[in-house]
Amino acid sequence: MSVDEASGTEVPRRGRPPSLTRDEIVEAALKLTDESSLDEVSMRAVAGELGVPVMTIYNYVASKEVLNELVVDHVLHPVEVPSPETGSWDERMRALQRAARRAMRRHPGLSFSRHGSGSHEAARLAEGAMSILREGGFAATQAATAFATLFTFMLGQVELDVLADSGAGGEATFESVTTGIGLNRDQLFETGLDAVIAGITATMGAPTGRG
Amino acid sequence: MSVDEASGTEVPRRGRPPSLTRDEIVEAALKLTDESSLDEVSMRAVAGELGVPVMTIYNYVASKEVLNELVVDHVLHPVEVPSPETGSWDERMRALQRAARRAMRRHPGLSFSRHGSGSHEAARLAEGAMSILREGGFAATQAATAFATLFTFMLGQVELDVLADSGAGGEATFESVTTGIGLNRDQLFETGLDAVIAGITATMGAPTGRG
DNA sequence: ACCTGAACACCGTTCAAGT
DNA sequence: ACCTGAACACCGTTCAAGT
Repeated sequence: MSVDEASGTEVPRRGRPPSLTRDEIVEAALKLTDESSLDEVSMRAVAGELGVPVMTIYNYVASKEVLNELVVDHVLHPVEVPSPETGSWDERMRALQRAARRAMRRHPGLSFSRHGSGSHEAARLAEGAMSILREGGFAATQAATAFATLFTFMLGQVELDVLADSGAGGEATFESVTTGIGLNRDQLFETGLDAVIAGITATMGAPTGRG
Repeated sequence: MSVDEASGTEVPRRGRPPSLTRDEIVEAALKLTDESSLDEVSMRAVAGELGVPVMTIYNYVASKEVLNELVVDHVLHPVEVPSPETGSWDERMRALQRAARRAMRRHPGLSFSRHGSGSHEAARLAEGAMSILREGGFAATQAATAFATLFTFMLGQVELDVLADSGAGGEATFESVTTGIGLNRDQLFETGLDAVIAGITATMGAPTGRG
């Protein structure tokens, strides 16, 4: 029943038609991720979710590692890089960071640094951040340095969200120190981001006004 | 041959004396970690390194997860919180961040956010950082917010080091953007830390001078 | 007290045989 | 082309039996 999209006529294909799509597999993996964490999602569980034998998955996805990256790509895909007309470089950067964090935060079982190191969508956002800085008037070296600082902050923030959401380290590390302070994680993110952007502006010679 | 440390006389013990110590186990795990990564180190491999059957390890360490935390504790143990006499709050904070990063960076197979969420040593350093801020004159809320920002930066930096060292994501995310810039990772860390501290000073009302 | 072989309930993935 | 059962080489951990 395959239909050629250009001609609209049926096109003969050899062998069986696909019974699944990559997207179905990714969405099944993401659903299971939200019930625990991506590391704990097994290929067998994904297959079970879709009602197929494990090995069927391997017709669509080369390995668990590739599946991990596809899941991160899927989550990051809707995040948009704010266009130049939307404001000054720091406003655009704030919007980008907020959007990326929000996307990741919806899926606490996902760790960017664990699963997304090869993500194409992450690369797209990184390039978007660089564009924002360059269009904001940063010279190449300053832009790269500023990017590294912002990326570091973002990465740490997402990891921290995961740590906090998992309930681990509650007694030990972070929560013990910030508990009792009347700030939630979103406020801490905004205040921290303000500080980082102010620091970049002060130390890396950012121009003022819109880019 | 057990000797009571107080009396100096021999003390009878029941059953077999220990054939291992926790420290030997942790060091074996760390050695194997440096050859790949802690996640890839199996309990069987640790036992093999020590020349004992797997199950012997479980007489000393309750689980792999506990072993992971002990390894992080071991690595963080030598990191000192700079005393008040060593300088102003920002100098002390820089020294602490540098020392902690250096310790983690010696063992790229280790991820703080993956393995150290329950680390007591990490908690000690977090408390040290809070003390530095409080002694530097930050009010409680400001200190907690500043701490969260610095901790986030640090966490991201360590994750970034791991990403960069693993060679993963080289094409995709970070390296592509900062490659070709004449800055190495240590310089990026220092410059980023400068920016974060400047930003905290500017936005969170840090006093000047030594604490 | 401490040691340890056998076994359990899992993994990701290869391979070969099916249609 | 796509599907899939069986098997391989692993895991962490429980349990029971040893000294």
